[in-house]
Amino acid sequence: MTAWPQPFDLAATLTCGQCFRWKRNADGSFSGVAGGRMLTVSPQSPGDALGDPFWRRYFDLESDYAAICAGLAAQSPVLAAALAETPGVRILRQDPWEALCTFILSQNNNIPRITGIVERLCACFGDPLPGGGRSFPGPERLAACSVEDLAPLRCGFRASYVLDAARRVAGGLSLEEIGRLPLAQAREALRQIRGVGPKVAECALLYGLHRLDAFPVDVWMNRAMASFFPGVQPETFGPYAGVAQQALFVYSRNHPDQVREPARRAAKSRKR
DNA sequence: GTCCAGGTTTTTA
DNA sequence: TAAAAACATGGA
Repeated sequence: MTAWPQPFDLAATLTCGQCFRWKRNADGSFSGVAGGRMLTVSPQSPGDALGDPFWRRYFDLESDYAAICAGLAAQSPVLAAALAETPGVRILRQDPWEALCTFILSQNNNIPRITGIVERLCACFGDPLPGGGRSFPGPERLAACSVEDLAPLRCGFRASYVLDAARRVAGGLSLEEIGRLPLAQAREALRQIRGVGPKVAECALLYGLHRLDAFPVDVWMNRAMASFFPGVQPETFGPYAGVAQQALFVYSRNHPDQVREPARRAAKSRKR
């Protein structure tokens, strides 16, 4: 069995909300598809599969998370506690298009349903793979679709957003080039896509383009920041803010009692 | 029936 | 300019 770098927690990495194409099998192993490859890997002995250079890169095993996390933990006791809770969570190097597309689908949605939509997306439009499963459909494939074609996904109003993104990327918009821009410019470029706001742009940068300085803020992060870092700007976390974000996201969801309740909406007045 | 979900866009005040 | 409503869908 091949050794793998520590810290690395396969299960936590795959279930922390950064990806939507991995499933836990009955025996505890995980199966998923990335880069047109199907993989089944066990948390007990990930080394068997992770000798492959593609998967080592995908799981970001070449980066020194011990150093990154030590630097973050030194900044704040709260960060230290959050990082200690799930040591070994890595920021996957997902395909840029897949990350953009899946996080467009994530908006105002919950993780189990997002997973289901992505599953149907791949079942309907992905290519069959040798080891079973299907690839994530490329932008060219989806650019050829209409909103009606996407009806089986049951992704609601997000269908037109996915199509706008697909058409732009298929038409030559380079996500890789956006990933090399200064953060502010990269955000602005991504937000030209319909359905891509601050949160989705940040997720595309962090999870698809491996910009570890990106810092997605969703409802859970809003609670975490308000509770633990009132008034603090995410930029102060530094070049690895995204790693801090992932730890705080997991911590917040694991301890809903410790984060402030979301603001209650005022009584609503009817709707048609 | 109501609320919520890893939000964004559109409308209204 | 800022706040509220609308947007589809499905589970709790």
